[in-house]
Amino acid sequence: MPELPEVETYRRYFEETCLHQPVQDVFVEDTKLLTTDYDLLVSRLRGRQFVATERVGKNLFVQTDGGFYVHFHFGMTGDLAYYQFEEERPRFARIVFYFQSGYKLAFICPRKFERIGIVDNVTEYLKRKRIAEDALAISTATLAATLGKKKALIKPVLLDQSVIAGIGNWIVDEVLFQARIHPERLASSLSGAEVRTLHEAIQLVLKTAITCEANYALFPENFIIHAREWATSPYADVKQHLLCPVCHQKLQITRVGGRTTYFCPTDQPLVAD
DNA sequence: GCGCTTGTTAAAGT
DNA sequence: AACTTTAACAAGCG
Repeated sequence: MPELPEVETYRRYFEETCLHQPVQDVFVEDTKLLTTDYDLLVSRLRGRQFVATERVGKNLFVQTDGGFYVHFHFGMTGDLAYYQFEEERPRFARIVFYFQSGYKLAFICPRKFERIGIVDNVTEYLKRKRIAEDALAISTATLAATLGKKKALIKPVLLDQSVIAGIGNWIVDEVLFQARIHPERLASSLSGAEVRTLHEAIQLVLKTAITCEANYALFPENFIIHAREWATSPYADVKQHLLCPVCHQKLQITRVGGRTTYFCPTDQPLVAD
């Protein structure tokens, strides 16, 4: 779930709550969640304040007054919660930052796929992890140049963080639907016009999602994402009636690149590559 | 209680 | 050799 819009929402939340107050201590339930040695993390953070935030793709970097950063990756289910009293502590708060003010920031990690660690140089980190330009910053020309070299299917290519950073499995289906491009098109087969349409769809979907603070229920009616909400509803038979919000034909639910994929075979035809 | 889900990456395949 | 594909990872939830 934490794709670019969620992480951007978390970034803003962090900025509104956690800046300019000294850290007193850090609780870590399981050191598997850390990419930095626990003792080092605590000794470097104690007494420090967070001063700024940066996001690239699904990665959040929080700058400290010591010049270094704390890197957050939210995995598949990560979340943040700022609170004052212990009884407000959310479930799965497996990492907690204790501020001297008495307030706390919980890094909620239900499935332990989340990660936190100290990063001294963000640029170096992004290069080492091969994280490409942020999906909101990448130019059409750069996207076109990269896609032109890719022999794989367009959906897995867009999910590849070394191609474009921030797109996850729900957003990619929405982007391809809005661009009317079949998820199994060969990336390199897209025409210039199609790449431009795709680029516009990426901007549209991400900006819409951020405006809605990643609350999918608030997305416009012509977004395909609502089908997922139906599909995960307790009414199993609803699955048989998932219709395209544009043409009202039956949607197709398959697997592409190993991930569950929703698309409209009518509006997103598989043209010959 | 089994199967599905999410993002990333190591390993396997071409 | 370099690119692409697949499976494993953890664990909650329906």
